[in-house]
Amino acid sequence: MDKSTTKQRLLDVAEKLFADSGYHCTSLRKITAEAGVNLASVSYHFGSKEALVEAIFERRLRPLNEERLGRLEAVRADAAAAGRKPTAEEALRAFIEPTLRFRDSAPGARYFLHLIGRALTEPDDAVRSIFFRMVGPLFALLFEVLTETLPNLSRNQVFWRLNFAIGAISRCTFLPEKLPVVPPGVELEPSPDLQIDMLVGFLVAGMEAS
Amino acid sequence: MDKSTTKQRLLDVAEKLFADSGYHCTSLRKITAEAGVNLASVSYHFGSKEALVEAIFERRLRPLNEERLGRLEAVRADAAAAGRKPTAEEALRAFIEPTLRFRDSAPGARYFLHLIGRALTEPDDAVRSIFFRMVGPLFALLFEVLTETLPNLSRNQVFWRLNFAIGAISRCTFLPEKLPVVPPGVELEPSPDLQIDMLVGFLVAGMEAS
DNA sequence: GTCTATAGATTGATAGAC
DNA sequence: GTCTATCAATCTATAGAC
Repeated sequence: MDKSTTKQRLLDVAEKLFADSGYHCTSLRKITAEAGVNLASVSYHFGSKEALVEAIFERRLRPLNEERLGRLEAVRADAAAAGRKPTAEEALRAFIEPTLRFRDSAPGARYFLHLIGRALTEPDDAVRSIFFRMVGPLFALLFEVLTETLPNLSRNQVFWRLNFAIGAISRCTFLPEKLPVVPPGVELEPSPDLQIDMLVGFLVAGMEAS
Repeated sequence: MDKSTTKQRLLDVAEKLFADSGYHCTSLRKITAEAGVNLASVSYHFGSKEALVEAIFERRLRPLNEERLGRLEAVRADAAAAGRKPTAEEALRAFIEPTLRFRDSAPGARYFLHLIGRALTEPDDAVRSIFFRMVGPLFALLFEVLTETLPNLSRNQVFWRLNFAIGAISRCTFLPEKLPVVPPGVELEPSPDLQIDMLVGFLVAGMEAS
């Protein structure tokens, strides 16, 4: 017997279905049917489908972003206290570790990670705007820290390398069944720590390339 | 006066609108209205909306894939003829150069590039399958060449590094107005050759990281 | 807060005249 | 090949009883 409230169940089910099939392919009827609640409850609790997806982002992304911002600011402060610049590895780990460890942090968090991996390329302008508005300040800070970290690179180069890194990271937030067909002998869902090491090794080398 | 045939115009306009707003947010009515043709002409010429998007992929992706496959096989053959393994840079350039130069190769090609950048994360299973089916053999060959190129890495490591690279490359196929908000002083649409150099420098370093 | 019922709009697809 | 007209299904959102 599921004792959670209607509002909770809507958030949980919608998060999973939006991740699985995307925003537009998931109707409110599918969500309310799978949640076992009435169709009209979406309007009552959230107001609209768009407000529902915004509430989903709000619930998970706000604490995740606060953790990443805090880590980034700590990296900056620690380096300053030691009278040096942060390293690219410190900056990247501050962003990547909370992101990839988020997957196992709560039931349903894996679906949300898939959702934000797709949000970068979301076709719906309103939905993409919700996401960009919430991650914009974080990206801006990461960009600033990386420009300090890599003084040999132009701002343009840092921007594009950060963009490459974002694309690489987003490939780790996808549910394994959504990846392209893969060769045998490959671990489709590595542990977060292994994935972090693979990513950081790859990205630090790319970021620091001459 | 546009003298191209109805079928051509449907392909051109649908490619642009699918790139701009995604498959599900673009109705056949929007497409036929902008193309200045009758709604029923989609059924007549293609049969369905899904067959239309498949024809779009077929038209552009088939020649692009043949070029990339040919370049990859040439890299392999040239190295074998010289009695050595291909380098990671050769393998990556064989994939990346045709991809990014494709943008300016024909009117509308830029929209198609945006479309395949989004196809990796396409929520609609049928549409994503069309794309994966067409690029599957190419990814498989690229994976094989990279495993030969990087004998120190496990197949798992090569797979994930290739996955990271695909994610990074996909950030270069996007139309600039779809990128997240960017800092001032950044070139949103670099020339293909500059973008290739930035990408290859970044990815070769990442691929060869110890 | 939850429900039924339905409004109001839009969609992909097609039948059939020309 | 092109057109009009329309079907049947789907969608989000809401009014109003309980």
